Amino acid sequence: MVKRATARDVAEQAGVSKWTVIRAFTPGASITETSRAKVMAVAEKLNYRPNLLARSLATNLTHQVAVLVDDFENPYKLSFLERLTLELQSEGLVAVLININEHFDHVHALLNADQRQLDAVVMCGTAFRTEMLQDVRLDGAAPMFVLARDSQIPGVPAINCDSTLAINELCRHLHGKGYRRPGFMAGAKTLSTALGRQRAFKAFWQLHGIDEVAELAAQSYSAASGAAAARRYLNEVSPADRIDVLLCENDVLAFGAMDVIRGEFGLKVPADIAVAGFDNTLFAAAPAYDLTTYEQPVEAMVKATVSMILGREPKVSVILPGRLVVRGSA
Amino acid sequence: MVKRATARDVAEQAGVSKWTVIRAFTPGASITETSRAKVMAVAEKLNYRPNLLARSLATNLTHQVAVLVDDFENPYKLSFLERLTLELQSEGLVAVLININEHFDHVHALLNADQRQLDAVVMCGTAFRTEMLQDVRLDGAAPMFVLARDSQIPGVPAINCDSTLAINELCRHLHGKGYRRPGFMAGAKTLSTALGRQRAFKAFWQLHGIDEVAELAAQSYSAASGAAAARRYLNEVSPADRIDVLLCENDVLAFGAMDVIRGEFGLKVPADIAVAGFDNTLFAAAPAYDLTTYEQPVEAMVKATVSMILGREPKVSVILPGRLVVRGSA
DNA sequence: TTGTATGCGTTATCAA
DNA sequence: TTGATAACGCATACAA
Repeated sequence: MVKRATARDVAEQAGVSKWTVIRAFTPGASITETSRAKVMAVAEKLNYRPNLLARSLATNLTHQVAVLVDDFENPYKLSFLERLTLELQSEGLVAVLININEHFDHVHALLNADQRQLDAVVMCGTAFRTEMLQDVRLDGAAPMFVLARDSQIPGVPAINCDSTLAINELCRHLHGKGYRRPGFMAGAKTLSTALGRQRAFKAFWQLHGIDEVAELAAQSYSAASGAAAARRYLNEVSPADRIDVLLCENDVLAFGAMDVIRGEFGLKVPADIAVAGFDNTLFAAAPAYDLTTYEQPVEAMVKATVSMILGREPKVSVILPGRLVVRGSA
Repeated sequence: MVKRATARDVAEQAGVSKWTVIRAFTPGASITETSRAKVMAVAEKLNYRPNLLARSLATNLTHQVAVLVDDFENPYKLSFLERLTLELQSEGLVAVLININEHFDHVHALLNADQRQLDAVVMCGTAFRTEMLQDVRLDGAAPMFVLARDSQIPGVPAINCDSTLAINELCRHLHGKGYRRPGFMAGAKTLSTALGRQRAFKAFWQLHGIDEVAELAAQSYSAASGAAAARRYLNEVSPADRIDVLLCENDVLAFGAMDVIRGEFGLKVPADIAVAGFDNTLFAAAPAYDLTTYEQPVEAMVKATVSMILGREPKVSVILPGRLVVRGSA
């Protein structure tokens, strides 16, 4: 194994001090063109490149950002991951991907990110409970950000889609289509985002003179849970009393619900029950589902997050408007 | 902003030298229990945790692994990402996720990983051309691994699914079901993996006395490409001459193909044309597709990769058997 | 077992 | 503009 060349190696061969070598690689440093050229020639020859690790130790900046993800089953996380890595890389940063699970929780991740001196922590749609933070002491720790979820943590900005606006736009569309017996399928009950959406949903219909809103509760944000919740509802409620439109908190839930509505109960979407989702994931556009849904402003959200990380924008919570995507399912 | 406590801070308060502090945090170091306890108490009080960055500089080990991904649209990459991060984390390693795209190619990524002193580089299913490596000089660089793809790079082990075996198992199943007019849909023509699969497909049917094999070429590995390829084929070939079974190189291609077969041509799957895929992605199990496919041994592949990274296994290419998943589509 | 000196490869600061 | 000294926080090797 060949050792990597260091600034000192270059300095020796170039006949200058190692600090001159450093300067040659420091944009805007005061150095003569002759020196720089001499250094660069030797550097090229020795294949020298600055050691970013050593630089980080000296500057207290790793240019690495922890990205916490806890549910890889949700395809919409992929779009966030893609945009986020892209945006970070274009700014010279890099994402350290941390998988949150039973064996490795948020506290683990935060401590780890702290010990590795990462510059920032982005919780990418992770289910986070404020209590988890109580026993952790992050003194000079990196700034945290909650992406695609509301933050209940004081001092931690949330960058989120305006879900109230979203729900209202969705509902206005559904109401305009003539649906009058609405149902809402929520995923995890505990999350504030979920509660907010459900509240906004009920408020809309109430405002339009409809007090009866069916609530289907799924256990989690998976197609199977969505299917189970739909199955339970359709079994319990007589056909005459059924909803005529179902808004799911999530595309994936909607897929599961549609599978059951059509496949197990032989009902038509949207004729018998219209279905709408949230996220506009890849498969929402597939003819098999053709799902009416709401798209989160992924790019804007990610850009906002990265701007805050870089300190270009104040670190405050931001709510951005998304986009209604009308398709055949509702 | 509070400064983080260092070993020296702890040493001063504990009345020992900083090396004793280091020892307290070094498993198996020779230190008395009293010293360790004293150190730990102060450490706890000061909230001291070793700076992994400084440790890395001293040990030449970052415990970070670059994971290169170039196509976030393919859901099966998610399963690899999930398993890989999981496995790495359980070994004290962490994944640095690098998004390969037009603005940030493999060479960029490799240089970046090198400068950051990452311990290993895993190319996770990325489309890589050997020529790209020609002008890069990675002297003391980290070992590279190609996951879920064949490696044409000398000295770079590939950890892959046995696609010949896979194709044979799939074909045996299809043949057993009675299909005799087979078609194969390939994604990118340039990839060796793709060529290998197609060759194995043709070889199987030839061996069973069938020389006529339709070849549908998709432009890329997306549902839209799969749809376009299927559309082109169905438009060109008269109903009497049509294939009765289509094996797609990829689940996503299969989804696109099914959408067109059923939605645009009103044909039944599998009655008119059976369809099979490859990868067993999340949606393959969805009733809307119910796709017969082949599952890559993700966990085994990832474990093998991590073992090599850790030096527990010799760094050689490995081919692992997957699992046929029979569903309703074929 | 404990303390000391030295090194990892860079950056920051000051002097020349 | 250049060289030198110190510092970043820890690990290794050696001496006490």
